[in-house]
Amino acid sequence: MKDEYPMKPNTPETDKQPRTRSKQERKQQLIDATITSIAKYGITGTTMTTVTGFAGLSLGLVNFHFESKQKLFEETLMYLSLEHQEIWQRALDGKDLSTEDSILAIVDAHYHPKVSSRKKLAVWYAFFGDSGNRASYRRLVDSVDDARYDRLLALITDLKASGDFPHVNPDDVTTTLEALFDGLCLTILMYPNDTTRIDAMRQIRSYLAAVFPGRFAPPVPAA
Amino acid sequence: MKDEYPMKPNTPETDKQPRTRSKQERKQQLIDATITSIAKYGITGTTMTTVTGFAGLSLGLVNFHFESKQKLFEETLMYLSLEHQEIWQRALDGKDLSTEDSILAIVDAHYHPKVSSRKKLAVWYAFFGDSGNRASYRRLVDSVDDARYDRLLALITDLKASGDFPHVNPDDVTTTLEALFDGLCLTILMYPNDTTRIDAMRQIRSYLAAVFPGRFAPPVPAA
Amino acid sequence: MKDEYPMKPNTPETDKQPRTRSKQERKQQLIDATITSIAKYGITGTTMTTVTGFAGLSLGLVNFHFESKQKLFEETLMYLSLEHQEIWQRALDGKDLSTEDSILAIVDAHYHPKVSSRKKLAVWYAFFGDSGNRASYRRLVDSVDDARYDRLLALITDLKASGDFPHVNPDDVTTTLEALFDGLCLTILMYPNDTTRIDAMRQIRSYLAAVFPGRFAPPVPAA
Amino acid sequence: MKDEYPMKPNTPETDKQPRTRSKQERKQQLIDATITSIAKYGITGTTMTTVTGFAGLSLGLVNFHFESKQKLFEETLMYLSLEHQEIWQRALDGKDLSTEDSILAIVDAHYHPKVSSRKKLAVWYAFFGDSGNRASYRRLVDSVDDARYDRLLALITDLKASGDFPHVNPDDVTTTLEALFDGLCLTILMYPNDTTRIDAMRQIRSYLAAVFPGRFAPPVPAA
DNA sequence: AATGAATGAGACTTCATTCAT
DNA sequence: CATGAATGAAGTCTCATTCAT
Repeated sequence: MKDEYPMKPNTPETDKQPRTRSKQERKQQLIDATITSIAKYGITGTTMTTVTGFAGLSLGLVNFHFESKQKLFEETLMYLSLEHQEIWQRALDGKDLSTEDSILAIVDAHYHPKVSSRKKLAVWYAFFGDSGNRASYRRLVDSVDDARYDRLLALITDLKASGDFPHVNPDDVTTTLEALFDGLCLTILMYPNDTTRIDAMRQIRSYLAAVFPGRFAPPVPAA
Repeated sequence: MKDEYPMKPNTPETDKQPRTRSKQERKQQLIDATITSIAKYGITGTTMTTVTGFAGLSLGLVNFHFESKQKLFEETLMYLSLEHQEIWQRALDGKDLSTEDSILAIVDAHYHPKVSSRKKLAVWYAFFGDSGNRASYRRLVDSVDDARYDRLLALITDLKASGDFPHVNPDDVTTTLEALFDGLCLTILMYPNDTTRIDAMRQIRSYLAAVFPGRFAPPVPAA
Repeated sequence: MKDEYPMKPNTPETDKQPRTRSKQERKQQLIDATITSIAKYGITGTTMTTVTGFAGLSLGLVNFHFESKQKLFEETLMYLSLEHQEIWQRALDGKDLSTEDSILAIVDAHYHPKVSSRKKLAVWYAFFGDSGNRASYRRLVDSVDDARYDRLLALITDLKASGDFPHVNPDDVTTTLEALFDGLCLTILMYPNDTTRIDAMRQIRSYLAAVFPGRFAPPVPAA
Repeated sequence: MKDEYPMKPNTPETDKQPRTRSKQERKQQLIDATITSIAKYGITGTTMTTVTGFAGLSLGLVNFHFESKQKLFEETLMYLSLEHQEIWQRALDGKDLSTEDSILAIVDAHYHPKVSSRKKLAVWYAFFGDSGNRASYRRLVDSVDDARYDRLLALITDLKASGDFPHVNPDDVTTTLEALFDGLCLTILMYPNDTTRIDAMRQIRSYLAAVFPGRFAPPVPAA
């Protein structure tokens, strides 16, 4: 589980706004530590002590920078959500891709190492498994999720319009794709030995090839 | 969240072993209450107090009947797992179904009202979202999950053999189906207004129709 | 720790007052179990469950026969106290012993197997180690203790009067003897491998020989 | 039960490590409170609430400074053991005492006000009366006890060698002395009105005078 | 009389939050 | 800004006692 996020060393940073800059760094440090802790211990086992322990900071800092544990969790989730969004948006914007490639860009963003590492996935599912707070968590990421859904739906609709796919219902395909995204992430999380993010991308291509024959090359089966 | 509560079969059960039967009933009562509580408050928010509160029993009883909260949770998960297994096994056994119908029976068992009610789904994802204990929970349901996977794989393999589906990789299709099961369950849980268990069954049929053209009727699109 | 108290089998006992008799037997059974439990688990670890478990009886019986745990403990202590008393009194009464032999009879009663088994000692010291209740426990055994002290003091006084022991203060010797009784019992309890009840008796004889030279034979040193 | 409370030496301690020192002080405060509580309520009646109550601190602090109640108890016992050891070692070391005076120094250390106050004695016997944990408690103080036993044995052996005491068995005398230490402590604890620590010291001198005539002056009988 | 499931007070422990330093 | 000792509410678990059977 060697993961990204180098735990920025607190270099002096002589110049601009050292105060604010440092504050932001501290918060990021704590968010990273939260991700690490939830991935390892779950939400149940994540305490202020585990978080600050991973961050190498003092216990009292969380309540200083985030007001409460709840807020820390919310900002952590937002961070994950925006990180994902940034990845697929950057892959699409100003790239002038074909419809097919655009769809694949969204697919691949889901399985970008930064997004679908087991650590990150563990955190996603930890949050959404937490019934008591699911509604409030969902509210946080809803707009980001909707934006992605809409973008994907538009692409699928375009694709259908561009060819002869009378049986394709764009809404259904989009929903199925989103379900596959989630389902395969869960599979990666639960059976990491059987399924990797590479497998996941391949299987989604398989699905697309079956739905849009001729538009996506059926991937070569894995060994 | 109007959900099934009964559980206690109101079979007459003339008289034998009133004590033992009562003990089993109490345990079931507590498991039901645990499901209700986790669905409502999450694992984080589920305490001995909420569980016994829902069950209408006294606080100390959980430790009397299960030994610890951990054990209660484990037995609750086992109960869900076996309940699901019983449904798909009963749908298949001794029914002499075609391969296609057998596959659909497994599909539909996932979306049986007893299994894919939001309440039950909330509990499933609560357990598997809990990173700290995921490994031990998985161990509990592994054999049941494997049995289902193997059965489904065998059916897909048969189906491929029975026709001309050169591009179909049975392992991939099975994995994709399982991922779709999970992904659509998650969708039902998270967006109950957009997706119901009926939608889920329809979308899986869509997928099957795309993979095995001619063998599964493409479902009529929803309104 | 093979100990006395055969756990009287509940023989039918056809004849006289089977009710009352049986009741007394049940109480004794529970007292024996209490001794066993305290010896093994301490007062802290002795619960209604451990007691009834050792007795092979049902949980509810203690509160039926003794009113409360406190009462059970008190009756257990009384039982030990009276058992000890019976032994030394029986050894003295109507035996027409010399003063020296009478003293030794009291000494030996302390180290009678029934009294100074580690099991029994553990219970004695458990009770008297329990500060919170020491006063009330002491009240229970005070009269028995006083009777023994007085008897011993009278014997020591007689012995002093019968010879030339100007330095002997009977009160001090009696107190020292009682302290030695207790101290050696504690030694047996704590270091059973180093000191046995036989050693204890020998050491007390040593002490008596030093205080009353010529009246008690200095014991042969142990190997 | 007016007993010594201070413990906190009021040494100036200019300024260094205020945090650490404070931490050590808190632990001592809690150990003192534990002694007070066990003396008053026994082990059974000593709870986190009574301990922190006596210490005037908040409930959660015990688990912060000691990890568990068990650990608190162990450190409390160690504290008593080391306190005693320090007293007799300080009385002997570098004092160039005669053999007789060395023996008496060890005797008197047992009845030093800091050691044989009823409060402290109550705690000693509470710990050793607790059968369930006796073995583990003993392990904690074993080395300290052994050191004292060995020292005393050496002194008795020297004394015997320095004169004509053919009947004296140094091992037995040492064991008897240790038993007397314990037995008289118990007497002080149980019958404080009849026996004080001064009486105890006198009686031990009596015993020594009887065993080593000419070497220890027979004490003048108390009024 | 006897049983043992049920009750609930109270124990130990955890941990988010506060705040003096 | 940062620290980490301190607080105390709340959680899990134990167990003496009760009581329907």
